[in-house]
Amino acid sequence: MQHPFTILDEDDQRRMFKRIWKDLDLDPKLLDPRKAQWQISTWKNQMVKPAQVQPTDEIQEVAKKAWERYAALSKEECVFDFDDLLMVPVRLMEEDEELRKKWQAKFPYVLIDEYQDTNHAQYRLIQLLGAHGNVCATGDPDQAIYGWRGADIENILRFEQDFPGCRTVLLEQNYRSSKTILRAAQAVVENNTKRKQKTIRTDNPEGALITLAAVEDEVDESLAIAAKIDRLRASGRKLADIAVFYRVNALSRILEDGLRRRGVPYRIVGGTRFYDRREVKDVLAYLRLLINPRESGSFERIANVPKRGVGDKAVQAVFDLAADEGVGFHEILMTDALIERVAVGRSAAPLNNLMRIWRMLRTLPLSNPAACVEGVITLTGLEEFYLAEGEGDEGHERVANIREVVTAAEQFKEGDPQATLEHFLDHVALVTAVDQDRAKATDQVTLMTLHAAKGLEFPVVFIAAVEQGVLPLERQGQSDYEEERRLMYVGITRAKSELYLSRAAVRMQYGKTQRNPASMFLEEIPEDCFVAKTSIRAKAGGGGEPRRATRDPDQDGDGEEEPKPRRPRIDDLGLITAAELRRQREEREAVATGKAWAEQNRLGTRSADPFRPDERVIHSVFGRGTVIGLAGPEGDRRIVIAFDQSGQKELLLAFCAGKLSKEDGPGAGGQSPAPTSTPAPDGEVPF
DNA sequence: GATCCATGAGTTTTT
DNA sequence: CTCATGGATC
Repeated sequence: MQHPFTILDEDDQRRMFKRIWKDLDLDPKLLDPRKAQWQISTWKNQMVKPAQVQPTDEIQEVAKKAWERYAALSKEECVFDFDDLLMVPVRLMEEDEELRKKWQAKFPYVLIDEYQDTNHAQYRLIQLLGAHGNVCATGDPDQAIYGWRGADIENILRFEQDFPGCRTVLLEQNYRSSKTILRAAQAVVENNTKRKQKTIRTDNPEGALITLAAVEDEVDESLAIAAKIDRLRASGRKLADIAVFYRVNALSRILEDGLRRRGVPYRIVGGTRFYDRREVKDVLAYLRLLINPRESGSFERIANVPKRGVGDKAVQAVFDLAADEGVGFHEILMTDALIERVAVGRSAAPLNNLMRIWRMLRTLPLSNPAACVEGVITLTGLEEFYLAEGEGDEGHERVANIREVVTAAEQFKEGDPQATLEHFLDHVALVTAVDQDRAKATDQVTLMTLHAAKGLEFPVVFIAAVEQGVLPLERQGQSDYEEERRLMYVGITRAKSELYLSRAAVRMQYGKTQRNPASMFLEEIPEDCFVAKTSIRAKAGGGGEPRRATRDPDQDGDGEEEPKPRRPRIDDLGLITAAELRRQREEREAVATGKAWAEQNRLGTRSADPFRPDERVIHSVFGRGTVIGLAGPEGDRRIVIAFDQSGQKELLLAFCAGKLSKEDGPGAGGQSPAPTSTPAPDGEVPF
């Protein structure tokens, strides 16, 4: 109980499960360790015990076995995963009356926000802590978006029974959004069948109409969003007032590309979190071992980082000896007699090396987190390792990131002078940086998933990829449309005054190009909520307005049945062949990048650059071409060339050495295909 | 033991 | 497309 524990994140868990599969000789094909991980997490959230699991098939039997092993290891190594942090206290309080009373007395009043997203373990916790009845919960069933991780919407619907005599206050007045935005949101969510009826109203003005941009592909979409944001900025809008939402993290990359090309500063909330980065986790693993030397996962992680010749064999030998002697790896490294038994043969020197480092690390002052981080970095030589290992900027970036951990530790200590290394580690495991202030301070656009957007608000909101398959998300044709609809609802209602929706007819997903029809949710928004002009192809396609879009020309017979009600009708882009599409896309991209690069050139060209814009060059692979521009930081410097034959390409300058040279004969300066294209007039910009 | 390459598998949302 | 794994080679 007094022994310090460390917190396992999903990645650490995966490591542990992999080891379990190895130790127990389980078949990953029969049951994928990750699937088991998910199943076990579900069980824990339902407050089930391993003993209560009645396996119905072989797979469940394996899962149960793995769980038992996982639980045993967790206990042995003093580690808790996220589910434990909830489940264990609940169980303790349920079983121990004294403990329960103590905590109930400690919290005479209980306030719960986002009640609709509580799962069963949280529900039980609330029943325990709120037994005195002084409970105030707020929530909105229409915003329940965590069903997939066990949140039970019934919890909030049952509140009046759970706390009889409670007073229910309906918060139907909205102070955030314009009438138009609320009307759209309400119209969408009303399509849910499992719903408690309520109507929100506002005294706010009608506000601006919603804009829907239907574009060709995801590149266009990102450029359109970036361009619109740029114009909003030009008209005086603060970037910190703007957010871009998307359904899946993978979409952030293309959106980032668009913003970067436009030079629009942004920050991403969530995604690969800082503390999830490999190099940061390496440092943290050392630190965690200082607090909890029993943790095998962290030992496994750092045994050979930086590379010191301790491979799988040596690690396994340490574990084996530890098991034989009934001790942890720590005792082995600290005891001469033990280390001598395992440090033999080829791994002798590396293991002795590790031992020396470990013994030095043990002397670090645990009361000073920053000194510990600093100590780990210098004593292990991690910086040199990353610099040598990474290509280009990668090494520097890694070093910068681990330096950032030192800073984080310092700041943490400033906030709480009593803080120890243990406190700091708890902090980094649990805290997610939702620092609104930072966006405000530096004026950046905020990018995040719809889930991360919950509870926030922005004057201007973009929702990208409002497409069937993405939002609502479909996996193997499966989807929970009601929850996806609530997600859409959450997204829409984050906007205070301006809302921009966009979709692409064609999107590259998982390396495959896919046609996505418009989202069914677009159909559900009343037509008069939208600005009329919505499609980049409206003028070509004839039907100016996508909501009354022309149908696929291949199917004639106008009087035929409308498609099934679930099928979206908005699709004015279904008439291009793949080849034509590709050609158009390249053309547009050339224009777009040309423009963006031309802008950067004014600031961007450096005296060190070997090539100038408009210069004629020859590339060993792509042939002759004209330089459009250069950009990017040192080490990641890129050059854009419009090749006569193979079109426009963006190349990493560092990789051009020996392949790219100036075209010598000045006589060849004939036709210069530099796309000094004029920017599209406003009317043709999708937003 | 490290490194490189080929192959295969799996792709949501988060504390 | 990206990541992880397995095998061959140094």
